[in-house]
Amino acid sequence: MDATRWLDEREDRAWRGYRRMRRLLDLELARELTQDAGLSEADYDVLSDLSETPQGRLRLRELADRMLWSRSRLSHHLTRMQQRGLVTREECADDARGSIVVLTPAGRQAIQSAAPGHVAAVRRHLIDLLTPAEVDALGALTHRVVDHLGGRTPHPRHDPEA
Amino acid sequence: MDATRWLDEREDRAWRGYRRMRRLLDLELARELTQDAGLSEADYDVLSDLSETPQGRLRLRELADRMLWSRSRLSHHLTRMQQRGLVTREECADDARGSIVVLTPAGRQAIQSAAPGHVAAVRRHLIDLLTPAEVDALGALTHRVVDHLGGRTPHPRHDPEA
DNA sequence: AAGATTTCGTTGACATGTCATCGAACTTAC
DNA sequence: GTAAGTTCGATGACATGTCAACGAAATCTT
Repeated sequence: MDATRWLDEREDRAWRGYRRMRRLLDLELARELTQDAGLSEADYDVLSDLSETPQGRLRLRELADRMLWSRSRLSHHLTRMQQRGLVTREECADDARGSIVVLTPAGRQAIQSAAPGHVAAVRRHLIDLLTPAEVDALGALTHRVVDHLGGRTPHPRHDPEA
Repeated sequence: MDATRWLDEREDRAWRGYRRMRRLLDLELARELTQDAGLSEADYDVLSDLSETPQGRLRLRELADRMLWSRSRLSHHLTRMQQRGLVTREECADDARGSIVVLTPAGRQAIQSAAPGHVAAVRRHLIDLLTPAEVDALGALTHRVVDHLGGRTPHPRHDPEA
């Protein structure tokens, strides 16, 4: 009904800048990661989330939720990573349907050697370019947007209305 | 050599928030766009860039550069969009190798009816959640990162070292 | 405890993106 | 002019992501 509220100049600048940064940063980080560590960003994220758990083990469902991936996507990707020896699957004791994704020694090795370079790249191309105030603003703003989109960070689990 | 400078708590919060926002915002905007207008984000971006030119025409190369897409990707995508009647290709007069991407009436219709809803979604899920200061900060910060990554906005063209 | 419903993970078909390669046409240097 | 090198866009093979469906197992309902 109402006339569309188009983006004004500042809003447009922020929106275009965001999308452009998004694309360029992605390309660059992926490029360095592949070159330096032979991993894709997807690989890195899987290994990273796994390695943040004490045992390097997670239910497939749990890992998919944390990554905001579909189970299907994760299952396909794990099959490929498994063939490269980075992870394995184990049966779940509590739930016979389930499978547990396990970091192999090679997988742990891979993430450990990739991490320093990747963090350095994130600093070089993003974090170190920002003032402390901008870092805080980015943290605040992104989390607000995530909350608005219903992003319960780790486990949605039950209690959808609390 | 040096010990890795890991991200401190604030930096980590910003980085994780950014990536999470990125993913959730993408999913939501794509979902609404598909539902309301039958377009993917890729479709929308192609149509949007084309419609911003006076004639709704662009050299394939030029369009690929603006979008930060490879010519290959764009060529594949245009083939699909062409089959749906959203764009056509014409021969280029100046350069017999070239092809010119042209918005069809159906394509113009599609972007015109999709745009208000899409802008509203961008506002609802991002822009309107930010304070004016945050909008400006996001604009400033993203453009700084883009510049750092060598993102000459429209045409890289010659003069790589100036 | 049986039946209905939901969840888990896998699978196959298909959509999309990347990469290497190609022929044609443009540009440059002689 | 022409040979060498570059750019343009298309293409096919392949990697990756999405979607719908499935069987098996868990959970809920009565």
